[in-house]
This record gives sequence, structure tokens and C-alpha cells, in this order.
Amino acid sequence: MDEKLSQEIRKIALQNASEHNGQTREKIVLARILGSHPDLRNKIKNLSRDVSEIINVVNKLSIEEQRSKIEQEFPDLLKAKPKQEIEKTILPPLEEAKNGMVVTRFPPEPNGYPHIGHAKAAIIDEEYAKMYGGKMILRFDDTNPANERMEYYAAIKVGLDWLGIKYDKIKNTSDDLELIYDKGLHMIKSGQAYVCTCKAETVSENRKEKKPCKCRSIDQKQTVDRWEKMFEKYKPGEAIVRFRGNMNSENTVMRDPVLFRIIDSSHALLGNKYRVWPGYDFATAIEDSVDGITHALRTKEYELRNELYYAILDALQMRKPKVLEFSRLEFEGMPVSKRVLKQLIDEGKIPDYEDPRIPTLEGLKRRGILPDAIRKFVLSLGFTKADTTAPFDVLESFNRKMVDSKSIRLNMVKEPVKLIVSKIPFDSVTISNHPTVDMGKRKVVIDGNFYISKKDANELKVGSQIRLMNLGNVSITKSSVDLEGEFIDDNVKSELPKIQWVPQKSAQKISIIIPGILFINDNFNENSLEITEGYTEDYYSNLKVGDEIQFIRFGYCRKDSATQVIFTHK
RNA sequence: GCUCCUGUGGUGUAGUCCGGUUAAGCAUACUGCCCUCUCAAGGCAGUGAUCCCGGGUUCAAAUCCCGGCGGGAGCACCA
Repeated sequence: MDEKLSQEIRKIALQNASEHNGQTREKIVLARILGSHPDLRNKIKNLSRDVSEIINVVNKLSIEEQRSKIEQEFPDLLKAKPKQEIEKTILPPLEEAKNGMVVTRFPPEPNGYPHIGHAKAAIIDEEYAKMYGGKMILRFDDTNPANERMEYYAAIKVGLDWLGIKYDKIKNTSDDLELIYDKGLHMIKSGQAYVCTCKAETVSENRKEKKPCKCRSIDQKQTVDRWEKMFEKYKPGEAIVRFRGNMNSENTVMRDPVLFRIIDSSHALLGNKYRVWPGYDFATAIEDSVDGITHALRTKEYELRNELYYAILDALQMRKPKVLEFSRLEFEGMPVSKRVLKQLIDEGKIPDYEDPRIPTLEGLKRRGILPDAIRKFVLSLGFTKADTTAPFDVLESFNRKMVDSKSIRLNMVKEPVKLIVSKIPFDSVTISNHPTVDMGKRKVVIDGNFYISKKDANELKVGSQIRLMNLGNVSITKSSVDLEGEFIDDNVKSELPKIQWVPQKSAQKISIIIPGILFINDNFNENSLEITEGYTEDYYSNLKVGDEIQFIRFGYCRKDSATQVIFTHK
């Protein structure tokens, strides 16, 4: 046996055995050797015999003996290996992506306010474009005039700005309607699409039963005639353009899906200029192709539509982008879906889209979640198709770390109890606004009359000693309805329980909104919004709406108004 | 029901394509210690996964093959 090799085997065996109660296994040692010497793979038999001999010797040694052998023979193993630190802020490589050639797109429909689901999609699109030095297009997918509203186009842009997402181009699908008509007519003329005048229910039934209808076999001239009539004569619902797919396909999407339908509602951007509108599949495929998209990323529920997407582009002989999908974002007890959010608002269960209990961008912002925390969170979720209920506490954790250095520390007491302290030898204290970051100091005037939290007060009895933070140590002398105490000294290093306080005279009453979980086991949680009151320092009034505060020993809150804060997280 | 997707610690993921250098890495949560006039942040350490189950291929499988089971989605003239 090669002397060098057997030394190496011995080294691995000793190391592994000493790490695992003195016993190593052939499999492990063999695998490690093969990993670093791929050339030995065709000599497994011999190698395996050698390994087995060596580990037999090693396994007979006690751990102490193994350790001392390592010390003598392989001292380099004793050096602690540095823990590798790779911050996971990048997505996995994109299939078939070439540097400088990647174009992604974020295609929201302007039919609602943006939420964290939009953020996930947009962040992934932007990150991939950035990663490959490519471009990202924001395209409003506005092909249903009954749903789109002007305010939503704006709200989505505002949301993306807030998130810090930059796009290289902005456009609307509705800009290209004429082009899409051309493609539609081309499909009709080449026999790859037809105009169907069956009732909606009939179409649906036929698709279920894999039955073609008579419109499918109408001659081309008449089909073109029908197509023209869609722009004038037919009423909505009387005619649709259908793709000549495969009524027998196992994939129901392929059973002659709708390409165009008539909608007479006024469009947010185009008014009543058009009334024949393309459906999602047709518009998206054409737009992606024309826009030069290389990678079309969408959520998983579209997965079955890939076949149709590619079939349409094949029929049109257009360039095909690569379509990839990722899982939809879901939270435990916090709905992301537009449909559910709308219902909650319509039923009056939550007042608006800025409610801090919901994951709209406005809601998250109002709650005190930072855009960068959202980005980091989304990236930590990865690019995967596995169904997940995302952990909101991870978002909170990222946010806490980011917001900590920006949060002014303030005293606040919940359920105030009076405490009168005598013999304080000074009439004001100066308190630092942050323990580690220089955020200035503030002077708090005191007169011996304080509020402390009921929770802390409950722990006190006559003779108890506490430290009022930044002020001094106090001995409790009386404990009835109100508490009374005596100033002892100002020994900071005391081991006494440290509690926060507020001067009675200058206390500011605020309400604290604590957003809770909206659904518990699918039932609406009537107590999802807890509102409590507290007293804080008058310095609160110097803060701006939107400032983040950490109420000491309570948690992080965002100033929502002169008299109200929203609890961000602990 | 049919079709498709998916299944790694409490949770979210890395690794899976191209089987071996890792008795499964990171984050979060939890526990302990250090730091600290906070139950925050920061530092350090620890607990925690027979990689859904059962077979098979192989010297070797989280990784490949077959068969189950669990979860999700689609089956709109919404996107």
C-alpha cells in the first residue's frame, strides 16, 4: 500500500473517530478519500480493504489515545477551521442565463393595491436582472377594462419606489392592442384560431367533455367575417376568439382556450376606444416575446399554462422566452390574496388597505417594516416551487436588526400606577436617546411624582428596592393604591431590577395599536386589533410621524400620529 | 374526479441536475454565557433532521430508478 495514502486514511480515520465517540466508519473514510482522489475510483476494492484495515486499528484505540495520536502525528487538525460566512442574499443561478442578456419583467394588473406578494415577484425580477447585468421591465397587464383603475397604476408605482425597485422600462399591455389584433387576425387567417359564438356555459361544458363545437369547423372566410363583427355588431358574450388547441388534451388549458373577448367597459387609460380585449395567455405570450423578455418568471399557479404559452408563440412563429415559476407567498393567518383582502374591507372587518394587520405595502410601511427588510426576507425565501407558509417572525427579525439603530429609546408605561419618590436630590436627568448610536440626549424634568407600569408595580411591596432607569435607586416605603418610595442613591451598577418610568406632570397619553393575527384556523379573529393606552415622555411630541421608537422593555413602535403609535414587533 | 407541481430540524431554506472531500450548511426560533442602566441590538456557545415512507441500483444515495403517502395548484369570455 502507498505509504502516503495510508497516512491520509489514518488521518481521516483518527479525526472522524475522535469526533464520533472513538468510532469511525469505513463508508465515511472511503467517501472522503474518493472525494479528494477521484482517480482512485476504479481501484475501490483495494482501497476499501486498506481503509478497513486502518479503521480497525483506529477504532480499537480509546478517544484519549486517538487524541494524542492526532497531536503527535497530525497537529494541523487541531487548528480550528474558520467558520465560513456567506450572507445568503443571492438567488440561485438562472437557467440558460447569459451575462448582459437577461431581460425580466414584472407584469402586475392594475386592479388593486400592491402587497408583499407583488414585492416578492418584483424583487426576484429585479435581482435576476441585476445579477446578470440585464434589464427589468415594468409592464402593466391591463387587458381587462372592467377591473383596471387609474389609482392602481399609481399605487403600484409608489409601492415599487418605496421598495427601492428600479425598472429600465415601463409600458402597458394596452399600448400594444393593435399589434395584438394583428397577431389575432394572423392566427385566424392561418386557421389556428376561430370565432366561437356558443354560450359561455356551452363552451365550458364542451371543454369539460372534450367536445369540439360547430364554430370550430366554420370556413376561414366566414371566421374573418365574424372577427370583424366582434368590433361592432356582436354584444359582449356573443362571440369569442378561441385558439385551435386540442380538445382532447389532458391539460384543460389546451382545450381551445379564449384568446379574445368583448368587454364594453371603459378602460382606465384608453376609454372606449377598444372593446375587443385579449385574454391573459395571448397578451402575455406576445408581449413577453415582443419585449425581448428572456426569462418570464411567474407564480406556480400558471404552470399548466406554459404549454399554451409556447403553443401560441409557435403558432405565431415568434421568439420564445423561458418561463419559470416560483411559489406563491403565504402567511399563517395573514391573507395575501387580493380577493380576501377586498372582502375583508367590503365587509368592514378592516377599515382600509393601510391597516397594519395586512401585508399590503402600505400596511407594512405603516407598521414600521422597512423596505430592505422585505427584500432580505424575500431573498431568504429563495426561488422555489415548494408550497410554503412564510415565517413572519423572520421578517420581523430582519426588520428589528435594521430598525434598531434608528429607533430612539423612550420610556413608556402601560397601565400606569402612581409612584411618589421622596428625597431625590436633583430635579432633572439627562438621558441618552440611544445606547450605542449617537442620537443626542434629552433632559427630563422630574419632581418625584412618577408613573410606572402596573406589571412592574405588582412585583413591589414595602421594603422592595428598584432602580428607576437613568434616575436612581428607590426603596419602597408604602404600597397601597399608590406607591411611595425613598431615593437611596444613584449607583448605576446596582443589581436591582431596572424599570422604566414617566414623570406624571409631563406624561403624554398615547394609544398603542397592536396588530394581531387576522385568521385563526380560517375564522376571522375579532380581537386581531388590540388597542391599549400608555403614557410616554413629552419628548414624543418632538418626533415626526413615521419615526420608529423603541419603548424600553416593551418593543418597537412606529409613530402613527400625535397620539397614536403602532406596535411593530418586540 | 382528472392533470400538473411539490415534500430536508419548530419554521424558512442550501445541497438534489453532474451519487462520494459535510454522520447534512445557513437563517430564524429556543436555551445558556458575555456585553449592556432595556425583556433591544451586538458577541460566543449549545439543543434540534435516521433528508415523507417502502423497495431497488451501487463499494457508496438527501442526491439515480420504481411504487406508495402527505400537501398545493389548475380545470373562467380573471390575471
